[in-house]
Amino acid sequence: MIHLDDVRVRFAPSPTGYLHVGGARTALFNFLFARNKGGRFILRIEDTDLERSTREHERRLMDSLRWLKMEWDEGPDVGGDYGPYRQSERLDIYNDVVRKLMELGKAYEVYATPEEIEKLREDLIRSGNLPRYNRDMLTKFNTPDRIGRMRPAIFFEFEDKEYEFDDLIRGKITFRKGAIGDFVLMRSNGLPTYNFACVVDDHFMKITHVIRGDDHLSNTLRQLAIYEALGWNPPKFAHVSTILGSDGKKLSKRHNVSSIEGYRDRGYMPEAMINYLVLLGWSHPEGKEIMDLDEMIEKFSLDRISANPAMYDEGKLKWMNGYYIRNLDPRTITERAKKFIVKAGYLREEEFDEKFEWVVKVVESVRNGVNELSEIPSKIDFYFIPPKMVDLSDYGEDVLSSLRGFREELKKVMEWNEEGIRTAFKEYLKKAKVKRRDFYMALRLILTGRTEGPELLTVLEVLGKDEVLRRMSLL
RNA sequence: GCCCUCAUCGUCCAGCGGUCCAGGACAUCGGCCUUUCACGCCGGUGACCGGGGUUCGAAUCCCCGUGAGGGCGCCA
Repeated sequence: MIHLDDVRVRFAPSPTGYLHVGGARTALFNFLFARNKGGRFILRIEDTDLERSTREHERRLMDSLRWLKMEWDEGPDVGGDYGPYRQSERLDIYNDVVRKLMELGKAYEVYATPEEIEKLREDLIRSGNLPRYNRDMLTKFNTPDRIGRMRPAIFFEFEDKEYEFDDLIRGKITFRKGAIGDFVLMRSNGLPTYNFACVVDDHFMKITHVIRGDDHLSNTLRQLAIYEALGWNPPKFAHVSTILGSDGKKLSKRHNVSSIEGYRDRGYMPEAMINYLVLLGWSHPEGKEIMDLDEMIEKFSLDRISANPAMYDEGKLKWMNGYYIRNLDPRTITERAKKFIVKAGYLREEEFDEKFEWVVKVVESVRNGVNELSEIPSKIDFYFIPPKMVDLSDYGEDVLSSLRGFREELKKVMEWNEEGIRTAFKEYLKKAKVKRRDFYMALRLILTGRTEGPELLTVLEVLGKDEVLRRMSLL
């Protein structure tokens, strides 16, 4: 049962590439708003750019959205009462509306090629005019030899006056008279333009709130004029600021940090991703920074979205990812690290599954120094591969002999667990006359081949008694 | 050129007329913890773009300037 005042929002990407962080944040704000209000979150595919739209992109877009845990209630794959949800499948609807607009005298055919319009535009600019079209200059192209022989573009007759609306984030926006001229509704290839399709779809899909990037702020003028011409009530608008790259320019593919898939592949936690993204422009009422989806949903509101453009700070994202890596359940982290470990060749997939409980310990022992899962293999390699050459020349014979003695002590440890190993250390070090620092470091070197790593006790425990003794046998 | 928007620490945010010599987070610097690297903890440095108003009182409201972003496509 759908009530008239139920909130309905949509995320409407064009399937011309992967989901980038800007799009993901827009989707997130829509999603959170819908869930907070108990409304519906709709996915609409804006594939009217035939050149660049592909099903493959569409699929990847959906994968990314789902990976971030944003499930939609209506969309091309799940259906819904207001479909189809792909613009390329809604052509009849656009044509109907265009016909209506033409009957109202608010749209007209233009038999000109895109090149001719382009030239018209250049001429206007060259002669010192603003590039604004009107019916008179456009219908000159409608010569008898063209009518019926070529497919016309349909232009909208823009009623030149002041338009205004109340933006939920920015307040009252006023577009002064004289800002634009007539513009295209339907291209000569039979497909609608963005501004037209957007209005038609939002109307018929009963969208109540349009939350989108502020690169669409100026477009709102055109859309408002179309709503008015049709006698339709426009939805409420909320324009979110652009995300900027570290150079202060709009974040784009050129910044090559923007793909959600890329982050997933490098071992980012979706929890960290949305947590970072939600903070880019929105703030928790109590100033909390770390929060899960449920909390975001509970606390989300449009009036806490900031109007200023936000610079994308990958460093903070990385920190936050590290935070989640060391605070999420170790088994979850291990499961997610699987592909990286298998790919590095330390374990085959079946081995990983068989030794899962052990691998959890391996991963847990290194995770607090990790910010991306992809860093894990290089940190855990010593568990699988014994150090090739160990240079102990910095340590004297006293250290080496005490290590040999310790090796014999370890052989006697029956319970190979933290407690047992700790006791062995304590007992042995009580009487051994070595600098502990040297003793520990030399042992670490023998066992791992490195000077840094997890706590030594953990290394011993996880490596296992046999392997520890084997590595120490080199002494 | 025209139109729209934005403007608090290096970065993201808080602040919605007095409680602000401006608060939090990341980064940075110092210290502590520690057998290493990290993690963690404690502390420091660090900002209201400029100028006019309004007001008893402005980071907060208004105007101008400046800077930045976006739009002006038969892209979205």
